[in-house]
Amino acid sequence: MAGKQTTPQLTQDQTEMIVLSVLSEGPSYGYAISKQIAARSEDTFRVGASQLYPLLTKLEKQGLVSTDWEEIKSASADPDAPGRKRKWYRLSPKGERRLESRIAAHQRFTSIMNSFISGQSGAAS
Amino acid sequence: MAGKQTTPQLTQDQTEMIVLSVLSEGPSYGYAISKQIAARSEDTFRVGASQLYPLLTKLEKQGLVSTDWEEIKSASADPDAPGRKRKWYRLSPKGERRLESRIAAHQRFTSIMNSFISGQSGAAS
DNA sequence: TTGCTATATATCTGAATCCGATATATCTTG
DNA sequence: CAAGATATATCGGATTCAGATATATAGCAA
Repeated sequence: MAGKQTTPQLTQDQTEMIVLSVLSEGPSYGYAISKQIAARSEDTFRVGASQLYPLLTKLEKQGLVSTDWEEIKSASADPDAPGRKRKWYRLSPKGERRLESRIAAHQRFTSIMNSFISGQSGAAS
Repeated sequence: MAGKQTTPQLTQDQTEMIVLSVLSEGPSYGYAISKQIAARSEDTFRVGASQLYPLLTKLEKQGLVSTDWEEIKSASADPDAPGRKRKWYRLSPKGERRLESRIAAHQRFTSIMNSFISGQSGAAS
């Protein structure tokens, strides 16, 4: 029953820009990034696990982020037990430059978009 | 061979908004709409035939546009010859409301997007 | 005339993408 | 202990993308 129809809300470039912008505020990890995007956009932007993890892997391969595994120790469990893992992503200098590039492109995009809808009621300046 | 490869792809909603906004300035037809979008965006937005015609058909089925066929008569050819056809699209009242709705959604979208990139250099107000 | 380009609508198709569902496993709370 | 939250990751059917293709007329220049 997988594969329901829903028009994509964000382009891949836009999703990448949002993820990079979240990471520009400090290191984070997949689950937190996804939750933060939903929360900060009041559920308007949703980047689920099936989009986010492949994207993060891609960013890592491109050298835009560096990664570290954290071992999450239970407060009450056996200290020798394996524990859950958390993969931290940190924006690299190359990632910062990519983010600035994406933002610049986004603003050109927005400017052109506004030129199409100028003259319509409520159009942005 | 085309040169540019960095075409920012548009979401379906964004493409629909642009097409409706072009039609809000007056009736037009497929080929002209495609050319106008490319020209007015300086080739940043490209809506080719394979995306545009299915979209226009969808808009027609949804009652957002009404259509009329025009027979283009050759200036020098036989007046009884079949001639080329041109399908005009005109924004309906329902289409106007859809456009306003799309613009409102776009502005909410832009506002949220800007909130993610605020703090970055060159971020919009 | 012939050829080339532009105009004009429309569909085909391989690749990429979307996103709910699934898989696996640990942690926390009632 | 059961249930839900946390956490990473992939699967797979449906959808979408964009170039290529198909069809046909108009106009211009060699």
